Amino acid sequence: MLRLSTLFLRTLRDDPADAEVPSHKLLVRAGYVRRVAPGIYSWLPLGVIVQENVATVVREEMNRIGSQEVHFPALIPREIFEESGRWAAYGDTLFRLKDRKDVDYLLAPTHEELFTLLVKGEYSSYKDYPLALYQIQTKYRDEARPRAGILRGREFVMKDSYSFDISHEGLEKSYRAHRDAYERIFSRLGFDYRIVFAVSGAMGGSASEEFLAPAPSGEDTFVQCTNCDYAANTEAVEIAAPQRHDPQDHPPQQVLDTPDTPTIDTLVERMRDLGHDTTAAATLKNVVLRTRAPGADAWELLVVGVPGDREVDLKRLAGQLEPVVVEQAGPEDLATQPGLVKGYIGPQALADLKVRYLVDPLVVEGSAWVTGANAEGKHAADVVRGRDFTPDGEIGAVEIRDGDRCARCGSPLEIARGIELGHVFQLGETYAKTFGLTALDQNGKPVTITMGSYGVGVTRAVAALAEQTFDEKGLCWPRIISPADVHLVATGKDDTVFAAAETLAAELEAAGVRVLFDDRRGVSPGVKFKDAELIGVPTIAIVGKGLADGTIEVRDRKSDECRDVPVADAAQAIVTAVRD
RNA sequence: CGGGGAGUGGCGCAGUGGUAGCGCACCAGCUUUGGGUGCUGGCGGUCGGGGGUUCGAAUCCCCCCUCCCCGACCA
Repeated sequence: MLRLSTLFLRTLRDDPADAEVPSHKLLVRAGYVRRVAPGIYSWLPLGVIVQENVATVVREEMNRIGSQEVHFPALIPREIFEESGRWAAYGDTLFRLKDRKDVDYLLAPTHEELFTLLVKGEYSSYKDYPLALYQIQTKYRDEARPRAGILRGREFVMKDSYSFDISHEGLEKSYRAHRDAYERIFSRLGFDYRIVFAVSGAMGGSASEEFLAPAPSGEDTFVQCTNCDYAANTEAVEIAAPQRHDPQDHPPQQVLDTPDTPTIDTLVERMRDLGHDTTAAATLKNVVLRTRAPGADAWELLVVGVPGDREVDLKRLAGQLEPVVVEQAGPEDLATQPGLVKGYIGPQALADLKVRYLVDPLVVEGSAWVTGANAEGKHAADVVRGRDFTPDGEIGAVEIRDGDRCARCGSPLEIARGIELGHVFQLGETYAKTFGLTALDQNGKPVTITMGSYGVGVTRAVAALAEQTFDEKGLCWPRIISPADVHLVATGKDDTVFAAAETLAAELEAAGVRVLFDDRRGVSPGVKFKDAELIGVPTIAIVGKGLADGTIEVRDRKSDECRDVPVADAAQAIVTAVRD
């Protein structure tokens, strides 16, 4: 039983000045956490309990799919990250330190290396697999800008797990098992969440999905269909392309004099003057970028074609091209290819110039465009894909807009913000290859192990749940992670009130109900009620005024519904409420 | 790294040159006991740091540091 008379807790009336998002304000005000340094927090007793409750659910579901708990150090010698290349690759985000002998160490931001090495040291036969391991551990990332309190810290607790399989089919199965486990975890924790497609990124895996909790304070932007269950983050999203046409179904292309029209706006205006009813959406904008493959030292030009009313989303491109680096081309890059006339670039000439050309899927086969004619002051109309030019490929390049159409069902998409709760990810052989994690197969031949990587932010889940459940009065926890089942308030100066409350508390505890008992003497009722609401335990029971009539009040924190229950029935009524 | 804002008791804030104050919290007493009760008296601060101007600096000048927000970044 937690007693407020002795609990290490001090609630605050005012929001902390440095807090912006609701979870941060409330977790501080209600005495769950205190800030120590940017992105670094201390957890007070109530916070520890809530965090532990989240961890318990995560453990149960990991164990249920046969994953086994291990624990790695956070302090790791440089060599291990040197071997994976991440001592250099991680950059400033890695916390680095030295021991007394001047040897380099790091505080682990994640543990792929250690999981891989551990398994390598123990297992060597195909008979040992499949295997799944996990840990719940503190991670360290020197974020450029920690923000939003607990939501993005430099020190945070994460459950990370890895699956090890000898075949891709095995990996698929392991991935599925983790995905299912994550669905159970987030459902049980009481989240409203979405599973969104993500890009697989640098690790070269084939599947990657994120679990996002929609919240205005979320820092991830994602796209969801207003009709079907399609959702993707903005880097991975696909949108419906327009109908294809027969490329021959258009008048022949014609070159037009369009002096001083290097931008889409000036071009549209000029076309109007020429008597054409051209909109920006009917023009084809060709943006010059440059790419560099990993290990290469030279940049290569890449031109991307998008409708003129759209911007190119570099982040989205980068996500798809990774590990190839992409950025805006500068004047010096353009200078290497005199055939590209700035402001008047058209795809008609790119093949001859041997410049790689990709189009957004919105530029469908058979579509006709007004675009550059590759000469100063010249544009061309009725330039048709499949007739007048053929791109080297398609890539989702345009900035997604609210109202774009779902690729699956054609309904409008909407853009929303979310908090990334978890990530499931087919890592593949990357780390197994780096560290030589293999197993002998039935024929005695070594096969490389294929891995999956799965993460849940435990401390972040606490804050995210606060974000999704708080109200104007304070926190409002789902029962499963609440620091207690019932917040029992004794109010009044009469000893009989406190005696009755003590009895009730003991009965509840005997019935297995977790009780937070406000047994403070000399604290006014208003203060106790406000504290109870701020702390956010789902059921509040009040022993006070009603005791004279032989009743105890039982109140639901969320709905505010309340009823008076005879003292004799109170324990049973609360047990029932709590077991709902 | 770019832009904006801010550093004054534990927390939230006021204080434009005269030697630091209010609210919350905390301690003592009285009061009050169903919505942060009221009154009285207390504890607690080298005003982010350094230098300068001045008889005198939280306040003016210079340099530095830190924090918050937006953006960039975030396997």
